[in-house]
Amino acid sequence: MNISTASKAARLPVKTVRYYADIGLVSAPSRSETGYRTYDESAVRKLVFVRRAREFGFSIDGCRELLSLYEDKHRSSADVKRIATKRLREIAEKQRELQSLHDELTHLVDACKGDDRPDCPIIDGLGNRDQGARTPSRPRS
Amino acid sequence: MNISTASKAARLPVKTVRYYADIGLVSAPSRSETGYRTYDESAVRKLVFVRRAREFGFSIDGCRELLSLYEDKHRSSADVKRIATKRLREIAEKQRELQSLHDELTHLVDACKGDDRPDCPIIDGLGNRDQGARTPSRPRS
DNA sequence: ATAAGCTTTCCAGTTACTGGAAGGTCAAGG
DNA sequence: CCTTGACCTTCCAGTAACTGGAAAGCTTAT
Repeated sequence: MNISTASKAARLPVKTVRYYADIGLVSAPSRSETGYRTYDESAVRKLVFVRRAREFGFSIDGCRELLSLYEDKHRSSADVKRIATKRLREIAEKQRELQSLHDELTHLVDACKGDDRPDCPIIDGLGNRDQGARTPSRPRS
Repeated sequence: MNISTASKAARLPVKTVRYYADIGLVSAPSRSETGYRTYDESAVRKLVFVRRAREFGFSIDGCRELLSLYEDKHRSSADVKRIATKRLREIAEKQRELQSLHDELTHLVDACKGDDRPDCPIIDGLGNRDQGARTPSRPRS
């Protein structure tokens, strides 16, 4: 099948499929006489695999690693679990960051009256709540 | 003060401070006779402001918007609140995404024995369960 | 005078694509 | 046979927000 058929089957943009071939992540198994990339079921499965892994936030290099395990019939599930667990820890870390971000910004937004006056706790919170710069305390009118 | 002093005061890398000047986000107020960027307290405050806003996940363009409000003595806090609230919604959305990612991957990892055998629910889950995203009926053997 | 340590500009690379131009190919219709 | 339109190819450029490094000029201390 041609690239657009494969891209539809894998639910990836054509450009992306071509890109994955360019970087040697998932290559087209063969080319037609006129140079068209020709994909088969197996290649489509790999594309789907990569799309799913990307949706899980694995980097291209992470996908490369996972894919080599995917293609290796002798791989141990321990290898895969190790990689997935690492990714899981990264996700949890990101969640913690987002949570504190959310809390801080919520606090700022809640403290803001949202009226027409220039006095704004969000602006103050972003700019002045930093001891590193040792900014002189600005007189509040 | 020279750029390295300002960068330390704002706790940003020198390269980043120069970059912010290049893109017209926070320019050096003046140059020395020999072309050195010269910063003052006000510029450092803006740099701190931008660093904090970036830490909150605002894009450069978001920072630009916020900074113009920061510098505008007549801005209303309503404008700032609107932007911050929008950002807050984005954070919440990202949190939901991460949560479902975390749940799904946790499920996969939990189902994986992590032994030396090639049978691996994570690999299967990434590659073959493509419809499963909206079809929660997994045949449990 | 020279060395260390600043500074400048400019160019390239990063991640994972995406858009677009210029041109070749294929199937259908007239 | 010719054209039209949809496909395909390669290559170049751009995105976001920096980061690294080269080559060269400036400053300060010894």
